[in-house]
Amino acid sequence: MVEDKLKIAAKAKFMSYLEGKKLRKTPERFAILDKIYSTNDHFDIESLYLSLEEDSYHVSLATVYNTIDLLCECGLVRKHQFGNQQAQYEKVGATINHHHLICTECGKIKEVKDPEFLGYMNSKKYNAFTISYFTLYVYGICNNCLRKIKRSNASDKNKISHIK
Amino acid sequence: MVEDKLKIAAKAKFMSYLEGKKLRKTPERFAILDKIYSTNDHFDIESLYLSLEEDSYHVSLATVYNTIDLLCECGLVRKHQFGNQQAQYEKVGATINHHHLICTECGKIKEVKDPEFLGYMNSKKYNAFTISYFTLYVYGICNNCLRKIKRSNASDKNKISHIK
DNA sequence: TTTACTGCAAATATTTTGCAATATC
DNA sequence: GATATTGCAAAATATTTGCAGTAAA
Repeated sequence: MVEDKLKIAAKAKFMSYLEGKKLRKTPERFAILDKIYSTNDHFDIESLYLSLEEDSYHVSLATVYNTIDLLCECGLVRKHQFGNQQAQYEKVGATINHHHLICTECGKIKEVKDPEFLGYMNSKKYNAFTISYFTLYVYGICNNCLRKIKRSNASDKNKISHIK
Repeated sequence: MVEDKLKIAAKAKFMSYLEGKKLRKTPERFAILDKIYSTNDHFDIESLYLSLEEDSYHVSLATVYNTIDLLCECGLVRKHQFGNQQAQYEKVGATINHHHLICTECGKIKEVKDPEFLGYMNSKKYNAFTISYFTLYVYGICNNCLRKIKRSNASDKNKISHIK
């Protein structure tokens, strides 16, 4: 399975990162990495914590925060803050070349693959700055919400024309 | 002055937004808008609040939060969450076509104008989604930090070769 | 006059920190 | 055995909420 290969590669990368920094390879750290690389969705700390609890694997919240930081630092996990309070995370893997469509009405986030964009960005250079990665957030209104808005506008108009 | 024109236009837009939504035109709301459109930098709620206090203009934090929300909704202010806890904001104005270079070492944020990018993005369409705007965050390492890292790597090497 | 808005303080939510116990190296 | 890491609880931080008083329409 492609999934498994990715996970194995991630573990290897994490391992050599920890070794390089002379940090310890605790079971908690690898359990968290494993969990993250077993799902495809965005997640927040709370839901990651709960999903580990569901597997009867207990780690403290502090450890989840600590481990996520390490994973972000070594490039295995990406942090997002889409506008709400809690940070969202996602594994860095096959879907590296995608951006996020964020509906400003309902807050839903949709991922969109766009390999062309990656090519476009790779040609870019910035003064006095070495790029490691980038994230594009596209804000707008999803069709679902657009329909709702149109409907409510229409009924507003009816109301007004009635009053007049 | 270009600056003043932008501010006047912003006030007019806010006014008609408030009227359209049947919200009240309170002095607090316009004082906050005025303050925001008098500066060019990113800011957070706390610093906006303090900068109003410095002018001996007191508004409660709750009102600042409330007003910023309105300004975001009507497209006069943009909210960013660059990875730290508190949200950053910026006025939407002349510099609409820029992105943000974020140094993952020191956290400093640099704005970069890139009109070409705007053109590229305007040609983009996404399924079942109506774009209102987008933000590109470019993460990497600024030259300042790069130099520091290189220096410390070099001294690490020296240390090791000494020990050996 | 009506009721939306403000200010304040308390509540909530998220993340960070201190410290004793534990487990890795 | 030395010390980095964990878990827990408390602290810190950022934002939201409830409510009584005030002011815009």
